[in-house]
Amino acid sequence: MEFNSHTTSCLDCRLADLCLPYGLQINEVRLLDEIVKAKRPMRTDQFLYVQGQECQNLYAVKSGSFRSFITNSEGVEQTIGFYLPSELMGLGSFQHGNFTCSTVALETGLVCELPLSRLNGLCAEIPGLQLQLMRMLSKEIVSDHDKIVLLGHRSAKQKMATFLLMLSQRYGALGFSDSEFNLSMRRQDIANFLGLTIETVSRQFAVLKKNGVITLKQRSVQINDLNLLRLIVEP
Amino acid sequence: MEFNSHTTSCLDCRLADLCLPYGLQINEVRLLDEIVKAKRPMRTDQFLYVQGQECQNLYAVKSGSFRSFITNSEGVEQTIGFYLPSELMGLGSFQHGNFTCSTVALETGLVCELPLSRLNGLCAEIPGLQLQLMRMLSKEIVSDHDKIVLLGHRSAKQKMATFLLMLSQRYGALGFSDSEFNLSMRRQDIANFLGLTIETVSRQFAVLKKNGVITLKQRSVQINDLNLLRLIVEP
DNA sequence: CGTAGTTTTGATGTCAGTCAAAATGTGTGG
DNA sequence: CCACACATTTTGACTGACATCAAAACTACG
Repeated sequence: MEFNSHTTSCLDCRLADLCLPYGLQINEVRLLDEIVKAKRPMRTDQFLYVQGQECQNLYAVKSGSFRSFITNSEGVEQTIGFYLPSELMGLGSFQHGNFTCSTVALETGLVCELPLSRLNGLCAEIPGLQLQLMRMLSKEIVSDHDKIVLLGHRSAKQKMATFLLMLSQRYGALGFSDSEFNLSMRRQDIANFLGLTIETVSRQFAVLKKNGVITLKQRSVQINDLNLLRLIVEP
Repeated sequence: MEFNSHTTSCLDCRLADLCLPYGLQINEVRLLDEIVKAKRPMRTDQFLYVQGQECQNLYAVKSGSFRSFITNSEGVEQTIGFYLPSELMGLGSFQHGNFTCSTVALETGLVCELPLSRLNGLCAEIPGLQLQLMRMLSKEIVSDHDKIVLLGHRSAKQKMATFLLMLSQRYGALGFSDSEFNLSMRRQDIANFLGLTIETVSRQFAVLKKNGVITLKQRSVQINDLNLLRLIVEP
């Protein structure tokens, strides 16, 4: 999941076309790269930011994966989503300037820090950047809508199938295999995200294995029949 | 729910501070108002836009209320949310230029049409407008996250209480009563939104009535004890 | 007043949650 | 490298909340 070394810039990042630089001219990308403060290294279970904290940066995933969750007043967590390379984190904090969820690393990885103070100014200078940032906010909205559909009215089996298909599609878009990947999150995280219990997640995985739809060993999944998985979601 | 006549501009719209004009100077609001194409009147069950359609405008609710939903390949609908005055609709369509959901009027009302072609140009000219548009996109993201929490792992009773509290809070923010309002959506819409059946919605309403938490007659709700409602959500 | 649509109420069934325990995996220090 | 402790995952038996099916009550509108 490591794309570039610690020192590479937006100019030669292979994720550029999926990230903020998309559609910009080279000199514009250079300006953007100048404000990217650091490629911060993250280790497993390390917090990138905590709900309520003042938000001074947006974050882009360079490598690794992350989990975002909301904690209610009783301390109960609800996982909001998982972030993969090229995706922006913290987009819900524009509204009031504070993070509305917490985000934690699921494995070692790198994030690009984008200081909001400088990003806003740059957007005014580069219309293409403003447009692309809006596209990425819009993408987050569409993705959240998909999650609402996912949680709305589906059986445990359908939720599990949809979850695997969502990951498959996103890994595919990144240029990885869409049929073979590692689950960087624990069963507990999957269950919490889908509104299920770990027992149900485990049982549904067992059924999918038994039917030959997937091969699963620990955290490595192989999807043997993508169409069968799609058929579970929409029969 | 009717705030202004058909002809009023952003300059004297009482929703201005909750909508795009927030934070702008008077001459900037004037520029924004010039690009607002029309205050389109809508009647009950009329579609504002349909999923898949090319998106050429954003829409702001001036009066009335709306329901957005996603239709899957089998024609099954999932309601994504309800929109009240001052809220922007169609924000998920920036990404690819097409509407990602359909939106229909729940009652007669008015919407302000914002042509994307001219809005983008104006954002480049007015940094405050760009910022406010981003804030509103961010607000939609936060609101969607709340919906994910709502659907994630809650009982029917908790979902119903949360639903009422969400409406209460939004009506309150608009300057209306937060304890007495009309449900512009049918039971069917509430059920579909919450991932429940109409029977369960009806039964849960009955329980809340019996406990004296709410008074309900047709579509008019009165919340007798807001704290009790909050206690149902977080005991 | 009658018909169609919506909402409420009742009886029954089922899927996923809960509780409990076994199995497997992970890490640490001797 | 093994032994032990601890965390995570899997499996099993039972329970309960919500869905489903069915019908009655209410509402709206011509």
